[in-house]
Amino acid sequence: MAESMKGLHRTHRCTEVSSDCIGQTVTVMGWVQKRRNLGSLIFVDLRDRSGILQIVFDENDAGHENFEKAELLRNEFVIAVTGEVTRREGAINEQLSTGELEIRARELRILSEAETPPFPIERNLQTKDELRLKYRYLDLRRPDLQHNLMLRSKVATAVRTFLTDEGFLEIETPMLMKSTPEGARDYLVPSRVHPGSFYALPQSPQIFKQLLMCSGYDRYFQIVRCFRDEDLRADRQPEFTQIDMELSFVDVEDVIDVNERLLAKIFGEVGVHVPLPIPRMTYQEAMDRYGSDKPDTRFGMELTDVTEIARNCEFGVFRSAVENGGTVRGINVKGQGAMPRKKIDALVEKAKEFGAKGLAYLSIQEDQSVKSSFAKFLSQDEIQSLVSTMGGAPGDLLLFAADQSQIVCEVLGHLRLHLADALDLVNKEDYHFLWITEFPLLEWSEEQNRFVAKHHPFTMPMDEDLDKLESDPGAVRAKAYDIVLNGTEIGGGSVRIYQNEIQEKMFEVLGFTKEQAYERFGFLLNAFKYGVPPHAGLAYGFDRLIMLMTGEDSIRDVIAFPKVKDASDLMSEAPGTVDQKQLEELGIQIIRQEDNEDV
RNA sequence: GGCCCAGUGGCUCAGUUGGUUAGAGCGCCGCCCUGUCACGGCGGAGGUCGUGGGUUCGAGUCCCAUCUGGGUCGCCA
Repeated sequence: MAESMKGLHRTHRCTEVSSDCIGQTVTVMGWVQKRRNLGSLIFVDLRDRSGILQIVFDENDAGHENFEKAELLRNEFVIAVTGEVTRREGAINEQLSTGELEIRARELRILSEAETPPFPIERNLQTKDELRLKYRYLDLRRPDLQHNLMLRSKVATAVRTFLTDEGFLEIETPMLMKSTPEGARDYLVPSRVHPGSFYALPQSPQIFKQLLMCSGYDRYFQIVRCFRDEDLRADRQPEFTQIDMELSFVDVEDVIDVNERLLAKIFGEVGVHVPLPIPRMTYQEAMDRYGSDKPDTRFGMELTDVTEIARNCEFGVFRSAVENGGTVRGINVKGQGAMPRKKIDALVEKAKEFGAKGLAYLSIQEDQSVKSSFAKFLSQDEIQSLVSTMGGAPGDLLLFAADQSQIVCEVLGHLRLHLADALDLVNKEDYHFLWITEFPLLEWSEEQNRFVAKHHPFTMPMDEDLDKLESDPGAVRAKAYDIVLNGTEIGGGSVRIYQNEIQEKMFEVLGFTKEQAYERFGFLLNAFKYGVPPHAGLAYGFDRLIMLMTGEDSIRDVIAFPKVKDASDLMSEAPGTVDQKQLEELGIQIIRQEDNEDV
């Protein structure tokens, strides 16, 4: 029997009750975390989003009727309690911020009874994700998730405050827009009024924020939902949130400056000091040294180029890789020279998963001798120079990959991360920020047999490389930058093209005719004809940012209602089928795969 | 789409080379208990071992298929 809260008013959240309140009568409301019934004394841990507060029911204070009601209490009942704040008579509980206090209940109302939940509502839950997500509304009661979402809110507020103080305006952009099938797959929304036509949900507000610059809004930001119809990962959801911004009359330095101060401010919210300026590295350097465009610089094990030593050696794998225009690079796994053969074989398998044809190893024994899969093909001098180039010392394990440069870098980059994880080389307390600059403007797509934009088609080439846009497009670097934290890309952006001639040239390189370009982006190109300021911007993956700030391994733990691997929602069971009538209104006919197979 | 991991009472798990009636802790239910906070004591309920097929005298255990969830590669301008 649910009771009314009529006449009662919550005066405090649980942990807002402090020793200053001793002697006061307060009213608290929340969920029963735990009851301990000692017979004629009942303790209840009351929980709300602020934390836990102990209530004590004694028939002498509460009276017969309230005490009998207290005997009925079970986990997750929602109750209201009025009583006096007192210092505890028994031992204090060091683990609670309210551990020296309790409320001696005078009145109890059971606002809602509750069934026993399918899993315990507690911190550090071990329950399977499947169950947690089906009962997400219960999962969200847990202190871990409540902390994450409260921090998320706090950071969003800090972002708004900071950017507003810096002269940014928060402006909303449409959720229903035109599909621009460059890049990720769009989520499509059928139009009822225009049968056969579709809106797309935004992958980002890119074009709209550039238009806002054309319209003179100068500095824009938005904490905005974006959608991409691609497969999920631990750090990827089909709908996710960006902190999106765009600035006029700026170049790379201006964007970096305001964002470094923004990062320092928001990480201050979790007690992380961000030393400014944040280090920078070019894309090329990052690939060469770490085999990644988002290097984790919390540990070493950098890639070393040994192509020159490998060039003339008798080891066929090395030599032919070099002869075919590839490279040989290695990483030095410090202190792992004694790694058993079985584990090394497992690393070779890992390398193959990452795309290598194989992995050569050389371990340096304490007596300076070497054990190696390939040393027998090398002269003593070659071994020596290989070891010294790699900075090898007795007890080290050297791993080498030989192939086309890009494959070698990616394989060793992945292997480096795998080893850091396996050998526990990373200090979890560290926060290493890094700007990656001078990204390639384009990359060749084998699938489409054309260049595609690495960032997006509105990215400005570097001034130095402008003349190569037609002659050697693959070599053009862009005024594009990513901000990387501990090996995760948390944001990225670029200076935009604002000259129609360059933009048209860019579309040409991407293989669009002028007509196609205008069909897709005509409103942007037309806008540029009426006076466009130089502009640049950046967007953060807000979920990833909060994931890193809370130390979670998945963005699901910082999103209230996330989706699972196949992009469905286990709680609401979205997506679902719809009535035939709805489909008819939209002019949509479902053609099932199985009906089609024989055709 | 490929590969890897997991699925046994409400939760987390154990379950030997295939062999009696599938166990434990927590939770849940009942009774007792005035200072507990991992409360304590006594008693109790609760399982078609994800699903379907196969091998076998016999399957939680072996084989095949499939479902669900997770990780990862492809993909993610």
